[in-house]
Amino acid sequence: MSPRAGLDRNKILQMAGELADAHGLDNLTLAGLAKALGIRSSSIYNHVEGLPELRHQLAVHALRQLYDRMLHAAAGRARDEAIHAIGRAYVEFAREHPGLYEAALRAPAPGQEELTRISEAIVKLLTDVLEPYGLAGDDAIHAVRALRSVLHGFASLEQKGGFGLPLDLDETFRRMLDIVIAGISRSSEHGPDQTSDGHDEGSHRRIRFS
Amino acid sequence: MSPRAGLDRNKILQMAGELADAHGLDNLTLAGLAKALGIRSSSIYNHVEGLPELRHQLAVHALRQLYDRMLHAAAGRARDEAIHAIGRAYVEFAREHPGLYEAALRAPAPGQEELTRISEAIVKLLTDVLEPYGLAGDDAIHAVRALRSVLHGFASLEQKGGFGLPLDLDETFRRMLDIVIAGISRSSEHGPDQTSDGHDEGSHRRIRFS
DNA sequence: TGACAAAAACTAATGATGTTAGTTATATTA
DNA sequence: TAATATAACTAACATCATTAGTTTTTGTCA
Repeated sequence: MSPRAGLDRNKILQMAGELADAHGLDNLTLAGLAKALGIRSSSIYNHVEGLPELRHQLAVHALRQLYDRMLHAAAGRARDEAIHAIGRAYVEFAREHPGLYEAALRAPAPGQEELTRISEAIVKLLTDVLEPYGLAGDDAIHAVRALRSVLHGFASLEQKGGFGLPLDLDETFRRMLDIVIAGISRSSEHGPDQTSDGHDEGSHRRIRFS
Repeated sequence: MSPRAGLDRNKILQMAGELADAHGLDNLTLAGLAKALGIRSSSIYNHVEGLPELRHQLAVHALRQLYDRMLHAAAGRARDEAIHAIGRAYVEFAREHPGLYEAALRAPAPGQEELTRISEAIVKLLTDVLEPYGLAGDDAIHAVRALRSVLHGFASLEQKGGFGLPLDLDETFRRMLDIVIAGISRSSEHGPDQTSDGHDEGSHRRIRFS
């Protein structure tokens, strides 16, 4: 029946992602994955080191997709519009791929550079989008953290069924983003402008891992 | 050595919580728990139905503690001060008890009334604290959702080590709360006052599971 | 005080899973 | 076509959750 299934790491991650989305990341097992792929579970070790490694690879796979979606959403937009588009992309990804989102946001083991790198790219994207608001130094970092907290908090609670009432969740999300945007604008208006000087294109654009 | 260890459900949950805090909820096993308690793992079934039930009980245990902390923090305070106190209590609990917090926030299986009840109590607490801001109907629900998103998003990201920079996290958290408070105040000032009428003590105080 | 009943611990066994070691079969390529 | 790399396999083991049945302890009541 299957003396060579023709699998590779990508097909395995693909199927693993589908299973995680369908049944939850916690229910993703090598045994179940192997069955879905039509092979024996020990054969998976030809492509992936083991279950922890599979979950790590899945996290990278997922975070990359999430970043891509945010990046595309931000293309050609600026300011409030860009933030809303990124936010929409974020929650849509979490809704469509609950298992992948869960994998992406699980605590990364120390020394997983790949995940760190993508995380930093996401932070840089948010930092760039916030730049027109004229935030300086620490203010920018605080703002990016706030944005990330709101995105993850909402997506995570929604995924867990934490919001019980039928009231429109998209409306909640839009308002929440508007609140954060208003707060950011306010703080950039009369806060002390500590560090930035208008045309330092090089240094103030360095990646910040908020 | 131990023909009667003198255990009960509470002592078991206590130890389970300590293990979860120390090694992560995912690494909490019946085998490890039994070893820590000095009994055989099958003996745990005299007190708890099995691993899923243990995790559920732990979630209830944890959410109850979290609620208590929030409640005590809110006592004797109002408005901004109350919100900051509740927020502080929330993140402190997540920091001190990462395993318990994780357990409390895991997706509840359908039909787990106990968890739902405590969740509703938390929502009611937040609703009450937001009441002085004069939010009406849907506005109040959106506001509570925003607050919960911020609390959980921040606590969760911090727990996962999602914030890389050394910049003071407490400062970030304070600012974030101020932003949300400002947004809530703003929306209550000129938003359409749809439903509430000043002295309907009964109906507008009913529990809302936001 | 002493027997009985409830329950808390135990032993033993089973099935699922992750993992490793060693084997076979297939595809690629020299 | 022969040789090599590799993708799959079988077999085996450790760990874990779980169930069934047994022993032991504790508390209660005659």
